[in-house]
Amino acid sequence: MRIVFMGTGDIALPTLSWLLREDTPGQVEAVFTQPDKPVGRKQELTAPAPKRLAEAQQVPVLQPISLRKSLHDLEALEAIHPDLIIVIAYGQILPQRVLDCPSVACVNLHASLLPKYRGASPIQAAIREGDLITGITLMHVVPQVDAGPMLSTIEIPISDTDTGGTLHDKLAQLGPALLERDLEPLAQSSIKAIDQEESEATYAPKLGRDDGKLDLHEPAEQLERMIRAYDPWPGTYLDLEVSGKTRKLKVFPPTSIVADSPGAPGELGASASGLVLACGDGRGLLCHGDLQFEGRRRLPAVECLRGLDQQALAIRAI
RNA sequence: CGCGGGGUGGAGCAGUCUGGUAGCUCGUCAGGCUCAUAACCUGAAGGUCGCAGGUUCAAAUCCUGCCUCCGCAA
Repeated sequence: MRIVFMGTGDIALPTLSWLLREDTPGQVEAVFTQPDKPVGRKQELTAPAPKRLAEAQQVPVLQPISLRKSLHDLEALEAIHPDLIIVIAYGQILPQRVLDCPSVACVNLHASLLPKYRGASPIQAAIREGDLITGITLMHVVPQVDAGPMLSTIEIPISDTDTGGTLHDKLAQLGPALLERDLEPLAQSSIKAIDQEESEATYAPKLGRDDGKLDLHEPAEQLERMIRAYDPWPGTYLDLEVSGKTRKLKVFPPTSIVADSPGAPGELGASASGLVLACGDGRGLLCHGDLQFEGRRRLPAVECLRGLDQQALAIRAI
């Protein structure tokens, strides 16, 4: 079976790695991934992780800017004559011509239990909403994002210490497990696809830094989950008013909910073990993980607070 | 030339604008108090103020160049 793999994000790595093994059904004929992009303060051109993995195994890599617009790349894909296209965190919406290309199917692995959390941030959404379980879903690709008929799923529990990062890694490992179980049946078209219940669909759009701003009018529980969900991306922060200036303070997990609130929502206090935020429900959120002021180094909360109490103490979140 | 903030005893910071004996919160060490302690009290050690030039009677502080850490943007 001739397989074309399309993926850009790190979450695709374990699955690609599995597909590249000798003892798995099918042969990866090509890897499609997004073009190299400038990254970091120095804007160094960086290759997506799947590209490096594929190149290491002499698998052809194609990096079209857009499959919707580039006829040349479409033809290159069709020339491969794939039986199966497997898409994970590719980052492009595929045109119908790509979906029609393989003889068996064009399928996508998505990091949620569809139809919940369609879109680019399903992992963060599941933690943020307080779900107890999540998983990955294998489904057909259709023109609407993440809306295709579902083929199979694997579920896992979300623990109360999971962060976006830890859950991401766990879900990434499920890719190989699911394919191990379902790739053969899929190739033989012996899996019956189930349509998604449209009325239950929710969306988890791509997150940016601004989405990580903590609103202390929200209840402590909500904030605790958001801080876990958004670590390491996009991170969470407070805008603080320190000595009349606005400074951004990044907050890293873990945090825990405490009964004593340092004051009205938005006010801050220091305790022996960290920074306490007064939340909207009258409770406090103790930040005992790391804190980081903009322009400063990331530090354990207790150390970060040391330099703070000598500044004028009118500190509150805005 | 993308924008911006830092580098001050072991840690985190103030002091820099308005040059003039280096300060705070901790940590460390010694002693005291205590049934006891991460609590409290007393004392001590520990700093070429990122590097290199320049200005000045005098530079952490002003000027120039460099190294380096970080926030935003991508």
